[in-house]
Amino acid sequence: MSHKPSGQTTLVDVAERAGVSLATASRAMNATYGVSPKTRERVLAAAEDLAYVISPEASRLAGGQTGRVGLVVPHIDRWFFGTLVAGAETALNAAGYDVLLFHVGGDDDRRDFFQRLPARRKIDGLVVVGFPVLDAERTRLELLGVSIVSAGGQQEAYPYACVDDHEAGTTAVTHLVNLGHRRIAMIEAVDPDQPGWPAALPPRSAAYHDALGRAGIDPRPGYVVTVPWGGEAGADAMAQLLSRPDPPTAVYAHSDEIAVGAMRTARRAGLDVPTDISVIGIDDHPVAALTDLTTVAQPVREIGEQAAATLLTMIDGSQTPESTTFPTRLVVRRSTAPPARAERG
Amino acid sequence: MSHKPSGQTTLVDVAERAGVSLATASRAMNATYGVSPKTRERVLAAAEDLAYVISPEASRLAGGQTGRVGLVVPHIDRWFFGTLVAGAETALNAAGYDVLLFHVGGDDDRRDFFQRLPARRKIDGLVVVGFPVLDAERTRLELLGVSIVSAGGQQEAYPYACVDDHEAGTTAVTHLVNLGHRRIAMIEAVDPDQPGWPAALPPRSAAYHDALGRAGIDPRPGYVVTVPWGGEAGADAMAQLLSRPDPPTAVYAHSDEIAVGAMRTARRAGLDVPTDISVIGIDDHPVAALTDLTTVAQPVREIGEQAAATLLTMIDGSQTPESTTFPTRLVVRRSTAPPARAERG
DNA sequence: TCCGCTTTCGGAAGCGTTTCCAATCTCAAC
DNA sequence: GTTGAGATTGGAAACGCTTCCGAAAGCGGA
Repeated sequence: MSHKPSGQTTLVDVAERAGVSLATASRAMNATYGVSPKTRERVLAAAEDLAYVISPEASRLAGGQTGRVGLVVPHIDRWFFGTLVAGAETALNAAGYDVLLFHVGGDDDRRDFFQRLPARRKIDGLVVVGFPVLDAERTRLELLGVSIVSAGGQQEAYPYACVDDHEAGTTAVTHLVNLGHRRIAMIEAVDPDQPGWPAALPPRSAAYHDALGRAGIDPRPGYVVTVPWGGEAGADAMAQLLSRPDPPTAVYAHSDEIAVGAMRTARRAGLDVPTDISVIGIDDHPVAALTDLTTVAQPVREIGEQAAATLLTMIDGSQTPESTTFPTRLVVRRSTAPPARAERG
Repeated sequence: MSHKPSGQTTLVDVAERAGVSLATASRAMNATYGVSPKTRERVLAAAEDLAYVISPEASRLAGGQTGRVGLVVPHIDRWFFGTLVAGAETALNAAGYDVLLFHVGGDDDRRDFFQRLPARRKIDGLVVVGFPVLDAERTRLELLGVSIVSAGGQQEAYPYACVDDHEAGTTAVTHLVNLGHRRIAMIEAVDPDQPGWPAALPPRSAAYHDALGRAGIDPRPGYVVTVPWGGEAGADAMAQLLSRPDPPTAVYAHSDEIAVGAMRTARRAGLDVPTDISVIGIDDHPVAALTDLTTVAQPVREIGEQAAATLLTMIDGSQTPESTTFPTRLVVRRSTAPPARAERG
């Protein structure tokens, strides 16, 4: 017995009005096959007249799929994630899927998400946005029993869409090297909320060491400072770097936010960017353009779209999913320049 | 007949294992009432053993509510919206609701959203994030038949959570006036994607005129420039302002992004901020801290949380919903200062 | 005109819950 | 030892849809 009668018009009403059976009405609304065009039209018209809206719950109960895809995101309030989500949402929406958002900001949220698995039985697929999944978490995710893709981070465990972080880092550092810098420091970011990062971000760090090595530049102790993600931390890191007896002439930051923070510190210290010190970031965050920051751009929105597209092919099982790696692009602005003469060599 | 048998364990299995009827099992899983504690425990244990997960579809079909709340957001990739969403998501999640994300970036998306109403029958409530709803759209929204709240924008049509934009603007402009400025310009933002803005943002603009009037400062022609939302536009606007014969000594921007763009233009033009020209924004976007921008902060995250909380009270119908207006706060940094002597008066 | 094949359609089962209602049980008070 | 009120339980209908299966209808060819 219905207890909260929806009062909505149901498919039965539509069928009745169209003078057909419930079964036929259903077929007419969905498949194009098994119903005569004439009948189909009649049903559609009836549905239109009655402003009929299918009940997803009932449809799904009977049918199987949920028509929903989950997006797990840490820090939806950050540009990178928001943009990725926007891209994914667009693609998913176009394919008729609804998007269920799971925000796993802090450590607790995250643990809770993987432990409780609130997404269970609610989605047909999952996009893990921008963070590496630990092995233990992966095991839990299997319980969802749905396809999974990773967006914005290489992740061998799942098909992915992302950029090559090592390449991006190499581009950045090499730009500095080509400009003539030899005293190049790195501000390395870790996300304290992401247990996986420390082990997973290295590409951006490895690129630094590799590029310097290739250029025949010996690593200087103290030239790598590790900070939690964020602009303020970048500012602090720069302060540390500048207080050295041999301050760098160029700084490679793992992200634009960090780089902008670093520039603030440099300026407050009376240094001119890029005359006295060059700074380069990664991402091409909108703030980079506004602060004339040279950076390595990655097509975040497209990554999101591609991740969604990949997931869709997995869901309908038509093709074997393929991971995609997008190219990055050096965007030279006004935060990098050759080192001052005195500093060279 | 089931065609895609889920293979999942159902409540029937649980009931069987616990040695009770389906009805009792259901009661045990939900209400605390109508089942003996002993039985209840047995059922819970059985569920645990079988790793049972309720089927939301079935539950909702039979029960009524969907357990989902929709979030309609333009520009999820922008800090303001992302942060608001993060706040709302947190509150909703805590209350056991899932979040369905609807991204209505462009004009097309928006029209589509209100026309097709993809949220129909999928949610128990809706949060409209950060944009005014047109009358025609409001009519459509009624078809959803669910509670609606507005977050981040006063909107008499629905209960809301936001700040008083007029007050925020007043705070900003008054700060400039108190510093001694008389040649104060405004960069006014409109969102080309939001048909409602032009008519709805005025509080931030009205505040400018009111505050100047109160200070006995006559409006100068050309001191108000209107641009589409965004940093680059802010930069252009500033260029326009600086090319005047009587350039302003202070600029009030509708948002921090615009303000940052404006500062870039000023600096490129060889002006020092704040010595030569003061700039103030609104929002306290993270970039403001990184660029030493003075601004008027609004508690975006809390607004999101409050909006969600309000919606929840509407959904359970326990209380009459109350709108909330949050206070704003002047954050003085290094982009504002008294005008240079020569410019005064 | 009749046959057999294809297409279109209707009946009905089943998806996994919730809740109504009535049956059963418990237990204290008579 | 009864009786009745209240607590606990089970049976069964209903939620709105999809799809299986077989019946009816339409069609060309012999």
